[in-house]
Amino acid sequence: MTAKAMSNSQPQRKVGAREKSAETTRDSLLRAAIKVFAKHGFDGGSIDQISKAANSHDRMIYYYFGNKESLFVAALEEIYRRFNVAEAALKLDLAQPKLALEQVVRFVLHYYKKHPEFVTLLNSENLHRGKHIARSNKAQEFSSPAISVVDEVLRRGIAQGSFRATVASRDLYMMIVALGYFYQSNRFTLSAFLGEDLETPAVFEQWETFVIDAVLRTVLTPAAL
Amino acid sequence: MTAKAMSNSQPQRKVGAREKSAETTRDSLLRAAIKVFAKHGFDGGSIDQISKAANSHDRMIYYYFGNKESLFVAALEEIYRRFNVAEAALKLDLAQPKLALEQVVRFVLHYYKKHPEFVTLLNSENLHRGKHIARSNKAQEFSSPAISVVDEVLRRGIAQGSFRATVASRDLYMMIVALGYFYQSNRFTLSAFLGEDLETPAVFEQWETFVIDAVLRTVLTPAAL
Amino acid sequence: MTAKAMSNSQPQRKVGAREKSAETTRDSLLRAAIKVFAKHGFDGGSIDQISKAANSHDRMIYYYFGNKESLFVAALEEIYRRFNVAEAALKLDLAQPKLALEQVVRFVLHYYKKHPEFVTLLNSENLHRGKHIARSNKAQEFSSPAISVVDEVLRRGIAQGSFRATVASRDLYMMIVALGYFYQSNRFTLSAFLGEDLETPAVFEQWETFVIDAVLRTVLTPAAL
Amino acid sequence: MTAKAMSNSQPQRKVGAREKSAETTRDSLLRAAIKVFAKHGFDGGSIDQISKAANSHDRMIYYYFGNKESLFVAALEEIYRRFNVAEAALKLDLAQPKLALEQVVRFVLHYYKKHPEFVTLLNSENLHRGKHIARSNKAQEFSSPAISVVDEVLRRGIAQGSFRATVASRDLYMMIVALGYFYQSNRFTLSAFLGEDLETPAVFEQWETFVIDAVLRTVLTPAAL
DNA sequence: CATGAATGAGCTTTCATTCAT
DNA sequence: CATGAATGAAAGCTCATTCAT
Repeated sequence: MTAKAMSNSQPQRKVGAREKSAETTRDSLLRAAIKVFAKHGFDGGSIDQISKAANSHDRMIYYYFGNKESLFVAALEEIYRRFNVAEAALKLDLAQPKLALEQVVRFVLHYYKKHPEFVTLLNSENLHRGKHIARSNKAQEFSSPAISVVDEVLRRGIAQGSFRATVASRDLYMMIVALGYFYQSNRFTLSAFLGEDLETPAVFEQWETFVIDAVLRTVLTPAAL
Repeated sequence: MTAKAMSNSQPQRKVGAREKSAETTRDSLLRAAIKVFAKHGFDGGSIDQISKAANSHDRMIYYYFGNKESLFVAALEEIYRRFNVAEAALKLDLAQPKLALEQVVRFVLHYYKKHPEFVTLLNSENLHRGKHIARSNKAQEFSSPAISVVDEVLRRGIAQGSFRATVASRDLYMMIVALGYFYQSNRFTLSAFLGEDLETPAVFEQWETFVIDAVLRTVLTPAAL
Repeated sequence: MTAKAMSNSQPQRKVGAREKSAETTRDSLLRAAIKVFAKHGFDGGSIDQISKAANSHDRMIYYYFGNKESLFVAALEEIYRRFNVAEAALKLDLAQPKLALEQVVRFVLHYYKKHPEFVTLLNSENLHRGKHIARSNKAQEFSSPAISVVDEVLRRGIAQGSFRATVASRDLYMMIVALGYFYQSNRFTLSAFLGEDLETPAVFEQWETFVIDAVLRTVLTPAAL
Repeated sequence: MTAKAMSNSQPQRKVGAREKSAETTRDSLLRAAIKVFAKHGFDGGSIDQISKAANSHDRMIYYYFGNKESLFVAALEEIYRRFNVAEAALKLDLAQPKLALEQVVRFVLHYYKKHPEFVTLLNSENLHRGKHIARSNKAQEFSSPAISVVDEVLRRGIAQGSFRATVASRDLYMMIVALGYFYQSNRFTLSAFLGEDLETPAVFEQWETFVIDAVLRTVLTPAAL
C-alpha cells in the first residue's frame, strides 16, 4: 500500500472511475497530513484536522493508513522521496569538483528554504527519538542518494588533488546539511535572539555565501584555496 | 517572580516554612516542565504529567504560571539562563584566539550533548514559529552573551592577524551553533539514515575534531593555517 | 437535521436499526437537555448531567450538536416548536371574539403552568441577552403563530364592534404573555414575599380570573363591558 | 454583619482608618457581586470575577460573607433595600387615587428599566426555586412596603368610589409588577421574536402608555372610566 | 469504497473553598 | 485585617480509534 504511494508512476491498467477517486482520496489525505504535521508536529496535528483539510473523513485515514503513526511514517517517506527526486534532477559538472560542491550546497540550502515541511517533519520525528523511521526499513535507502552525491564529488576532488584527502564524506555531508537545516529550523528563535529577520533575502544570501566559503575552505587543499 | 528565578543568588533572609515550600513547589514544577517538554514537546507534554512529576497538582501550575504557554515560556527562559550561567563560567585565554575559539566550539558541542532539553525545547518553540519567545521580551538579552563571546574572540584574532577580517561574528556564531545543534537535534534520524549510532563516543569525537577543523579553516588566514 | 426535528411527521420509510438508534440518541439528548437546562439554567446545567440523563455520553453531544451553546439553541427551538404545536391545536370560536380571547388567556396561563421549562429556558436565554436565539434565524418564525392568533381575535372583535379599535395586537399579546409568564417565572420569590404559596390551585384560579377580567376590560369597548 | 450592611446609616463611634478600609472592602465586594451576578447569574458569576472586579481577593469574600450563597443572599437583600429606598421617596398624591396609581405604574416601569440587575438577580433566584431568599427571613419585610403602597392607593380609590371594590390589592400589585418586569426581563427574546427593539425609547413609551391604560381600565369603575 | 454512530480516555482550565500564618 | 499557598472536583471539549452496515 505504502509502496504504491511511494512511486508516482504509471497506472499500467486502465483504472475505473472509482479506483481513480480512491487514489485521489489517499493522495489528498497524504498531502494534507504533510501540511498539518509540518505545521503542528506529530502531537499537535490531529486526525480530524487532516481529514478535513483533505475534504475527507477520519475513517478514511484508518482505511488507507491504519493509524496516526503509520500515516506519519508515510508522510516522512513521501517528503524524503520528494527530496531524492529533486536531488536526482541535479546536473553536476563532476569534472569541476569545486563548482559541483558549491552547487550541492546551494541545492541543499534552497531546498530546505522552499520546503519547510521537510525540516519540521524531521524535527518532529527526532523529538520522538526516531521511532517512526526506525519502523520504516527504508531509512538508509532514503539517505544514501544524498550522501552518494557528496561522496562522489569529494572523491573526484581528491583524485584531482584539489580536495584534502583526510575529509570524510560523512562529515562533509553532515556539515552541509547542518548549516542549511539549522538556519531553516531555528529561524524563528534565531531571528528573535539576533534581532534580525532571517527570512529576508539579503540575510539568506549572506548566509549562503558564508556557507559556501566555509565548506570550500574546509575541503580545499591550501594550494587550491 | 521570574526575576527572582533568573538570579542564582541565595535568599539572604531566613525564609519561613511556607515560603520555602512555595519556592520549592514553583521550582520543582519548573524543573518538571523542562523535563517533560524536553521529552514530549509543547503539545506532547501534558499539564498532568508535569504536575505529577513535580509531586504537585495541576492547579498549582495555574497558580504559579497562569497557563501552559506561560509555563513553557518560563521553561525556555530558564534553560537559556542556565546556558548563560555555564558559558559565563568559561575561562577563555583571549591572548590565544585560535585556542580560545577551539574552546568555544568544544563548550558548545558538549553543552548540547549534556543538555538535550536545550535542543528539544528550542525545536518545539520553532515549531510554533517562536510565538512564545516573542512574548518573553528577554530574547535578545538571552543570546547576547553567547554572541559577545564569539565576537570578542574573533576581534582578538583579527587584531592579532591570525583571523580573516572578512568573517562576520554573526555567521561564525551561527556556524558553531549549527554544527553542534544539528548533531544533537537530528541524531536519531541521522543514525538511522547513516546506519551509524551518533551517540557512541568515538563518533562524537570524530565529529568534534572535524568541526574544530572546519571552524578554524573558515576563520584562519592562509598564513595561520 | 433540525428541520427533521421540527416536523412532527413520521418517518415514511423503514429505518434500519442503526438509524433508529441514532435518532433515539439525538432525541433523548435533546429531551434531557431541556430538562436539565430548565432546572439549572444554561450555566448551571452541565454537559455531563445531560448526557447521563439521556443514558449517553458527553461525546455524543458534541457529535450531534457541536457544543453546549448549539445544544441550548436546539433546546430553545424545540420548546418553541412544542408551544406552537400546542397552540395550533387550539380550536377558537372566532365568531365570539370575547370568548376566544378568554380561551387564549386560559391557554397561555395553563401552558406556562404545565411547562415550566418553557419559562426557565427563556429566562436563561434572556440572562445571556438573547445571544443564542439571535443565532437561530428562526426567531420570528417561532413567535409569529402566537401573535397571529391574538391579532386575528383582536381584528374580529374590532370588526364586530365589541373591541376597542385603538388596542395594538402587539401590546395585547405582550400583556397576556406577561401576566402568565411572570406568575410562573417568579412564583418562588413572590410566594416568599407575599407569604402565600402561588402553586396552590385556589390562588392560581383567582389569578386566572383576575387576568381574564383585566384583559377583557382592557380590550372591550365600554358598551360591551 | 449583614444587618450593618443593610443600613446605610450613621457611624456612632469614630472609625479608625483600618475599619473604614474594611467597610470599603466589604461594600465594594457587595457592589461587585451585584454587578457580576446580574450579568451572569448565580452559577455563571464566579467568586474570582467578583473579587477581581472589587480589586480584592477571593479570600476576602469568605472572610466577609462566608460563602458564595451568602454573598448572593446579601446581594439580593441589598437590591431590595435599594428598591424600597427609592419607592419610599415617591410622593404620591393620595387625594387623587387615579393619578397616584398612574404614578406607581410609571415608577415601577422606570425602576426596572434603570435597574436591570434587580430583574436578573430575581430571575436567578427563581431559577433556584427561591432557596436563597427563603433563608433570608427578611422576605416579607422587603416586599411589604411595595404592596402597602398599592394597597393604600387602592383603598383610597375604592373609598372615593372611583375604583372597583372587587379588585384585590395583591392582584393589582402583581399585575403592575408583571407588566413592568416582563418587559425588562424578556426584552431580548421579545425583540428577536417581535422583530422590534424593545430598548428604543419610542417602543418603551408606547408600552408605558398601554400599561397605564390597562391598569386603570382594570381598576376604575365604569363610571370613572 | 464509504459512512454515520459510538466510545473512553484524555486534554487544559476553572470552580468554590480551606489552610496556616 | 489580610494574604500566599494549596486542594480536589468538575467544567467543556478533543483525542485517536472501532463498530456495524
